[in-house]
Amino acid sequence: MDLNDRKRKILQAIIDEYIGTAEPVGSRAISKKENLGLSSATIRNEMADLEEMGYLIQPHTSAGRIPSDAGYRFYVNSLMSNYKIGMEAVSQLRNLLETRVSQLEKLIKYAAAIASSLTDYATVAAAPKENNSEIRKIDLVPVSNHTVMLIVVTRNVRSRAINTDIDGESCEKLSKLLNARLSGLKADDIDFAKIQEIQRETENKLSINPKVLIDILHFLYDTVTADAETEIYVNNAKSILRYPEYKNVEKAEKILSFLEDKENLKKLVETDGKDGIEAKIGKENDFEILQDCSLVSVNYSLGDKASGKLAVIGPKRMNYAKVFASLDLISNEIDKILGYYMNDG
Amino acid sequence: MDLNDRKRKILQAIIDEYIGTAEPVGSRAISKKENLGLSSATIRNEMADLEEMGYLIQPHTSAGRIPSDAGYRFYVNSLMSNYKIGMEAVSQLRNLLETRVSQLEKLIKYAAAIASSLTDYATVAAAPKENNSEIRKIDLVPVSNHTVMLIVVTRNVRSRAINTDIDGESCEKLSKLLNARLSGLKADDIDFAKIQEIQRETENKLSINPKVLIDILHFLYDTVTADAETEIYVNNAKSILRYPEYKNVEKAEKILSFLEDKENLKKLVETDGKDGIEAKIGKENDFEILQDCSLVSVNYSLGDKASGKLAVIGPKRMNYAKVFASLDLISNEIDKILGYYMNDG
DNA sequence: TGTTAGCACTCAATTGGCGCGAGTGCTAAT
DNA sequence: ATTAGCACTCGCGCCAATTGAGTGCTAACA
Repeated sequence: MDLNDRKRKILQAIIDEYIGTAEPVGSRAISKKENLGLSSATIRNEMADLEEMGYLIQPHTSAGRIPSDAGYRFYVNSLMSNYKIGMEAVSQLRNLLETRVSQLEKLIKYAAAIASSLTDYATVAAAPKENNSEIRKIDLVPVSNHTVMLIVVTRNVRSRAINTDIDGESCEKLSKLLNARLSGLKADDIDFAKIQEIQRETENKLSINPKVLIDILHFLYDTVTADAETEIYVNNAKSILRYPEYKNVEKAEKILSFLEDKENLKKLVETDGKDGIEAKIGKENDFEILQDCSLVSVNYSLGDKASGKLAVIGPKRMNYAKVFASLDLISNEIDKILGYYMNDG
Repeated sequence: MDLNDRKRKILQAIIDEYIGTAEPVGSRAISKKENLGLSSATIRNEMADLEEMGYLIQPHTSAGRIPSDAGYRFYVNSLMSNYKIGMEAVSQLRNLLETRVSQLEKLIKYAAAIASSLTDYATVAAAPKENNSEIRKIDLVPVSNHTVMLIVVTRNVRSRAINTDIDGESCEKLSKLLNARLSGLKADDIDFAKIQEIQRETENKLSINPKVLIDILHFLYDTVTADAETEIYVNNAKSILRYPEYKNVEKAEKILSFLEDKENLKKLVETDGKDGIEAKIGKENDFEILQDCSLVSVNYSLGDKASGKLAVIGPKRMNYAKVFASLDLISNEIDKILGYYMNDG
């Protein structure tokens, strides 16, 4: 499967050209590039070879060639050149991310936005998923006549308004009791039996309407044990429409539908173990609808504490070099920041 | 500007037909509708009149007619029939909204999703904007070595991670002091002088590293006074692609760009005073890009406490009756729920 | 033996002519 | 006041002819 140097150069030239123009590339166009002084006839022979080897495809007899999935794969693995991101962009990015770190979810949201503006492709990102982190504090704060706010602090803050009647004093007592029982535990340590135990204990010690108590404990259980609802951020989906391969409106609509459906996207950004940047080209994608696209993604994670994924979706003829460079830069920045935040000492 | 009964019926029939088919409507098509037993020739005369009066437009000589903006406006004001939403849909909606009320922002998010699924047009919604509500509680909870979580409870919960070194005990003391000074106040009552006052006081009473203290107070000030970042929810933007008027991909891309740009959308859903459902048809829209669309919106609000807007965006030939009915239903449900929640007694 | 000029061939895309049909406005009859 | 009838308009789809980009193959060349 290895190619001699000339074939590699020709394949690279073809793919570079095709990435730029989206038009099938002819032998004449390549022979004009002076860096390899070969006639179009020679190129034609080589192209025929490359086609036979599976790296190129000829849409029809009198057209030029376009890369096959295998061609792109070879390009990504061994041909593409390095892309240098401008220093101004780099420092802009650093500033932007550093001023936005006050909430981790926001960090990823901005990182995804930056990835999409650097590359001008669509991006999908999942906020870091907390795995079973420790409960630091539980609080109940009345906010209006019939409403009390339940607040659970782990590494994040989750809150939930509960529509029920309870007076301020009872709130305070109940919070204290809940903190005594639950803070320091991890979500996995809490099961329904534990909640019922607390319920019985509370009924003895405090005089709270049992119905109200059950309500609150029920919500508490939900809030603590619920998998953090994975927030998904999509940027620049519309960029899909810019590529000639999606002038076909129905195809475009299908992809846009896909990019609006959080359920699919969750699967898409489910983190597998892999580290580093990974590309899925065309048919390599698990989702049929993406089989004319490429998806380049990077996992960011910190041990078993939090993890997530940031993915760029574009046409197969995307500017891989630029996308790889951008994701590399961004994921390094994220890891730096997460590293500092997540450090429990 | 008033039309006789026959003209009204004809105009209504034309617009109804056009809304369904998106094709220019000819006289023959109308004359076939049995409810007015008129020949196509008669219809033709009436159509010529309606065109002269500005309600209809003839794209070219040998085509039928399509409604003008004025035609749609007349239709919306006085012609369109009532639309009945099925009972199952209504009760589904009620269930969905009622189980989702735990956070107000979520309520609107779901309401917008429902509006979009009922009508199958794009929707834009802004979460209710709190106006200057009372601070109920402030808390500082350490969550990792270098990080403390600042939590401010008003009618909502705002939280923010602060990357600074402070021990648990100091946290607790500082929280107590902050609550003593600030809870019960409204955001507008807090200015920078007040914060500085607290800073001086704290420096005397507590032994906290001044740099850390300044950091925390600074973030607190930001968090309390910052306008709640208006969350904007967009649903079903892709539906734009379904309408023949947007088969032109560039036009579609422009609209989708618009619907991805939060800044524009904020302006779009800025609440003006008006109550009830409002339609902006074609050129009536302030944004040039929407001049081939209609936007039907409803404000929900509760006195001066919170307000927001939910808007449906579709082609000018949208099913106004259905959209009006859906928004009416949804806004009633929202008002009911908000009314209960916001009740301070 | 590898390279290249030349040529015949293929096929998508463009162009222009033609006819169809939906729809109109006008006129004259009812 | 309504309508049947007719001439006219004009967008659209169809078809054939033309164009041109690109190929594969062959024979000549270094």
